[in-house]
Amino acid sequence: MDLQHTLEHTIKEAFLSLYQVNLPGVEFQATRKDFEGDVTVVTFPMLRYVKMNPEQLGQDLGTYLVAHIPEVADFNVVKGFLNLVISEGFYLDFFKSILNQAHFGHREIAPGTKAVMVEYASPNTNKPLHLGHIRNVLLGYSVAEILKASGTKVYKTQIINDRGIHICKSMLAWKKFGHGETPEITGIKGDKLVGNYYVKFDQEYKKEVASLVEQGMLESEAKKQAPLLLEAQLMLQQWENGDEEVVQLWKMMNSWVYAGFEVTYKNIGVDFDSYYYESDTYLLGKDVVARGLEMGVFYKKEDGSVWIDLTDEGLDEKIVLRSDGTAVYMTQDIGTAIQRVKDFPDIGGMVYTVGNEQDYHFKVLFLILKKLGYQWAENLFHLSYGMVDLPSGKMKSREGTVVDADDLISEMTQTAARISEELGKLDGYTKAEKQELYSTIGLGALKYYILKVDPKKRILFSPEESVDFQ
RNA sequence: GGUCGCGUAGCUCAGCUGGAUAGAGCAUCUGCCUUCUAAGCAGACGGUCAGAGGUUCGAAUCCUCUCGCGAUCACCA
Repeated sequence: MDLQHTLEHTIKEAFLSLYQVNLPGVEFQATRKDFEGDVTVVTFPMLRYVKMNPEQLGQDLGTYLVAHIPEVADFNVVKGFLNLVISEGFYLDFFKSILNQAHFGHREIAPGTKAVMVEYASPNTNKPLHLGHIRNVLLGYSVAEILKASGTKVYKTQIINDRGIHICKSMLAWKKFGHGETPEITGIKGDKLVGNYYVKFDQEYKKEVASLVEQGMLESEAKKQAPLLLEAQLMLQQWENGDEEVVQLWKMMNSWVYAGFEVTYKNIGVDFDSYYYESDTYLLGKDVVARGLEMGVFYKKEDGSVWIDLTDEGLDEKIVLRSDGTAVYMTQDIGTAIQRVKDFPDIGGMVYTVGNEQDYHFKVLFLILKKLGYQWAENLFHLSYGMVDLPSGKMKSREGTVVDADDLISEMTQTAARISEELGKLDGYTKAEKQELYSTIGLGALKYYILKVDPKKRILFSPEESVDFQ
């Protein structure tokens, strides 16, 4: 029994014997530094049960506690606050017991407890990681490590968005304008190289739209009719049909990107236990929708599309299957969640680290999974975080207005090096030792800068002011 | 327009399930260097907790409304 329970128990006992009153609960708080004592009992709420002034009540209780609990050495009363002085012996024993624990600060995983899967990163394979991803990754990884330290088994995972029209855009641009460039030939990091072609696509596409508009087409129409876009859409169809050439190109360019991502993750200092690829999961979930239809969780409209009605929960109706029978984002996420529990049967809950623009999506997803009757659906958490914006507005990869993750990390290291050099504090160290310290300091500053902010709040990152090294 | 989130010192942010005088860092100001770099040390200044009501013995914290900022309301992901 710890001290707080002993105190609570004894205070209730005191109420019975002194005033013949049954006290439902006791409120404790740490004593403020400017007052003498260690633990404070707030007596204000007790005045409801005994009609007396708070000072007198404090005196009565303090006297009783000192007489009955050896760890309580002394007390004083300030208004409705009873400050208790705890004996030094108690703290000595307390710290000894902590030091005696085999895994200080890292609890053993209790047998039979459920695991938690934590998802973070979730990048697209058409562009390099940026500052927004850094926030995502740091939040998700931190939560995973905190869960681990608290004695929970954790699976760190990510879902990689490796298919779709945006992927085809960079593929098409490489095919048309790339002249066979590879990371090996150019010396450019794979994810950067692919990202360059994503930008290239957008530039060429905009040119096409402009020229169509010049020829008299409406802008909205030109955006749909630009040859590059039509070609990208065709490529997506070919990919879905398993066209060998397209699939080959897709595999090659994605492998460049993965190699690049690995370097970035390693530099940030995060890792994963498993990977999920959207190309594997994007068709999942349809069978679950069929089952949900039978269960009456979903309903079908005349056109064949399948919906869920969440108006009772204060939400809207949401589509879970298109009228042509194909999956939407929601279908896929339902299927992926279920698949994960199949892959790791000890999962008892999941944490999704995803930006707050998807708050509604996850609210709906979790509700659907609950309605489908999955036990683990009770323990789903959307670790939602605010966007990282620049003074100029949102970061946009297509327009090149992003703070690149690799660039930022190396800048941080350089700044750490510059400051340390100026101070001359590392004069006795070897070059390798210095380099390691610089990256530790630089990365530490970056991590603190990001993690100190409430995840819910958006961060305005101003490159000029940059990260505070203080 | 509906829904969700945010609004605390000049700036960047803490403030846990309501508790005592709202806290840090940076910036500013005042003292400290003939020897381990002053990007240091010691101190000071700085707040209508967006605004107005309400609940409570007690509100930055809970409730309602208003204002400002952001997100979201697709057979996109």
